[in-house]
Amino acid sequence: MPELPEVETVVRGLRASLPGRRFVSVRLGKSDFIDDPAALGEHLPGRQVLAVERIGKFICVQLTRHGGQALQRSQDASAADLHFLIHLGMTGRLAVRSPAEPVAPHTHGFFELDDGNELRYTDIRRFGRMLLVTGDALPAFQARLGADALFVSARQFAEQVQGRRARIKAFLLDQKALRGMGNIYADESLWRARIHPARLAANLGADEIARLHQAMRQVLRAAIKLGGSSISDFLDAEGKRGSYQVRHRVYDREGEKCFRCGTPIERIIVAGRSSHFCPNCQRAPRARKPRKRIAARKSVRRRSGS
DNA sequence: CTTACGGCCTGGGTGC
DNA sequence: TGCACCCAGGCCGTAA
Repeated sequence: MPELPEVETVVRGLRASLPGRRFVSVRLGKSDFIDDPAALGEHLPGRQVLAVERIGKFICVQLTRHGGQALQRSQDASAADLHFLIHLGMTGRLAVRSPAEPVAPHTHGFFELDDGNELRYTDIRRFGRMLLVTGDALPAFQARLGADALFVSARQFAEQVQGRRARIKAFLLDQKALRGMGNIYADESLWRARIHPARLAANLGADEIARLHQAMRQVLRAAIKLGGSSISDFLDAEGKRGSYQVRHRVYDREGEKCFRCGTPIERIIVAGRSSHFCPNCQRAPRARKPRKRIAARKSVRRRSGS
């Protein structure tokens, strides 16, 4: 599932082929995950890609209708008058392909480019999102998200954490507080910092917050270096798998030994998400409402209204 | 106001 | 072999 390192990997891949290209046409299959499907066909063709950036877990394709002159050094994002934002959800893939190549199942978007290739969007579950944001509206869009997890300063991170009464895991996953983190890297960062996921953010000591900040940045940087984690079927813009999953210390390791102390890794639900941790290295907060352990066998669930 | 939680979307994998 | 169900991330409505 694409989180910050996976999205960064895709963005870097797209930078190899998209900047300078111009969209020619748009073809969509299922489009129920797109805010305004018609707008894509209406506004993308004719526009040129200035740059590809990452905004949290969004891929941001910066576009201009005034080609050529604006494109020498494309760092000038202010020249973009339109931003094509893509969120990969859980199973989204974005890649530049030749039209001659076979089309992967569940490919719902074909964005024809002026060099004869096409940008393809594939998404099995369609939990992804696509939207267009004008240059004017981009600051407001960014303002709804917190600081980027990769670049947030130690000081800003500490201020945010200390002001939160929610559990630290919930804080890490809250895109309005911190953008880019997801379940895998939240668990990995907490294990490295030796902090239990259910601890209340405001109760963390300064040393713990500093450890978490450092752990988070180390984990993210290492994952980017390895092209992200391919635990389900993440593929980068060239269709290659990442390899950070072999470095996971807790994620999806329930019952396996902690790499630090050998204690079996446990899994509980925190903030509505599976949370993996070492009960020895990451001590539970005292005297909170006990969290139910997840039973090994399936739990009974019934639908409402029955 | 902030936080917590259940439900919803979808379909591949799993376990019976 | 079939099939019910679990689960994932983000978002939204509702409740405290």
